[in-house]
Amino acid sequence: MSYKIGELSKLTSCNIETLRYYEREGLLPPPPRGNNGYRYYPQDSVQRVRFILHAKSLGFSLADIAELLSIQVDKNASTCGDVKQIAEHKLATIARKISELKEMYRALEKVSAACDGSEASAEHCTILQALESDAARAEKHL
Amino acid sequence: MSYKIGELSKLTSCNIETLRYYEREGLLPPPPRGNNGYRYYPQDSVQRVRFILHAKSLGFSLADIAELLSIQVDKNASTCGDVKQIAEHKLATIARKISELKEMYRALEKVSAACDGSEASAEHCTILQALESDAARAEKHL
DNA sequence: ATTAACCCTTGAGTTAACTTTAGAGTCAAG
DNA sequence: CTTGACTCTAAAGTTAACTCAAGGGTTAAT
Ligand SMILES: [Zn+2]
Ligand SMILES: [Zn+2]
Ligand SMILES: [Zn+2]
Ligand SMILES: [Zn+2]
Repeated sequence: MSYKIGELSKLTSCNIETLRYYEREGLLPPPPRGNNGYRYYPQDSVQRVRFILHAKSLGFSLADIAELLSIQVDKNASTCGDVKQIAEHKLATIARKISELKEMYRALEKVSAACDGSEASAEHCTILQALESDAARAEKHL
Repeated sequence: MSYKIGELSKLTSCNIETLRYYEREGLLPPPPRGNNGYRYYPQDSVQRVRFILHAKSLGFSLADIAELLSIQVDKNASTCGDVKQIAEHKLATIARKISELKEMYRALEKVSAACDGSEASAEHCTILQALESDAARAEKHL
C-alpha cells in the first residue's frame, strides 16, 4: 500500500539521502510517518520522484521543478490564469532550449560531416580546423 | 589588435574573474602578456568565449566544453577517426537532450491547453489536476 | 603628480545539489 | 534475543562553477 524510503529509492534509482533532501527542499511532500518515525510514501510518490529526476536531466534546476510542482500547492491562492501563465513560461523556456540545441546540433553536424574519420593523423582534420577558426558559428544569431 | 581582459569581458558579457577562471581551467588558452603582466587577448577570443557561454547555456558542463575545445589541442596525438568519434558522441548527446525536451514540451503543452486561463479560482484548474495525478506522464517511456 | 580606472595574484567565500558521517532507534530472521 | 539490514536526525563535507577580497602594480587623464 505504501513504500518505505528504501523501496522508493530502489523503484526510482534515487538515493535515499536525496529523497530526504528533496523533502527538506519542498519537492516531495512530507509523507505520513509510522509510529516508528519511518516515512511511508503513497504509491504516486514513484511518479513524482521520476518527474523530478527527469526534469533535472533536462536541465531544470530544483527551483524550476519546485515551481512546476508547487503550482498544485498554491491552489486556493491562485487563479487559472496564474497557473496557466507559469505553465506557458515553462513552455517558452523549453522551446528556447530546444531551438538552441538544434542550432548547436546543426553547427556541429556540419563540421563533423566534413571529416572523413579516417585513420590518418588529425593534423589536417577539418573538424579541428573548424573548431580553431569557426567553432562559434553557432553563435552567429547572437 | 588585441583586447585587455576588461574589454573582452564587455564584449562577451563574461565576468572578468570568470575569464581568468576559464583560463585556469584550460578552457581559454593563456593569452600573451605585456611587459606589465596584462593579458592581451587575440581577437578570436571573443568567439571562443561566446562559444563557451553558449554551450554552457545549453547544459554542457565545463568538462564537456573542455573536451570539445581540447580536440584541437590534441591534434598531433589523434587521428581523424578519434576526432570524429568525439564529435559524434556530442551529437548523440545533443540529439538525446532535444528529444527529451520535446517530449516534456508535448506533455506540458497538452496539460496547459486544457486550461482556459480564466480569472476563476484555480481550485478546479485542469493543470493542477494534471500535475497532481499525471505530471509524470512524460515519463511513460522510461 | 595625483587620482580614478585598470590590471595582477593568491586565497577565501558562495550556491546548488547532493553525499557522508555519527549516533541512535526499529524490525525480521534464525 | 541477538544480529544484520533498515530507518531516523542533525550536521559536516563535497563538487562544479563561479565570485569576492586583500593587497599591490599600471595607465591615462587632469
Ligand atoms: Zn544561441
Ligand atoms: Zn578529420
Ligand atoms: Zn524521458
Ligand atoms: Zn486552469
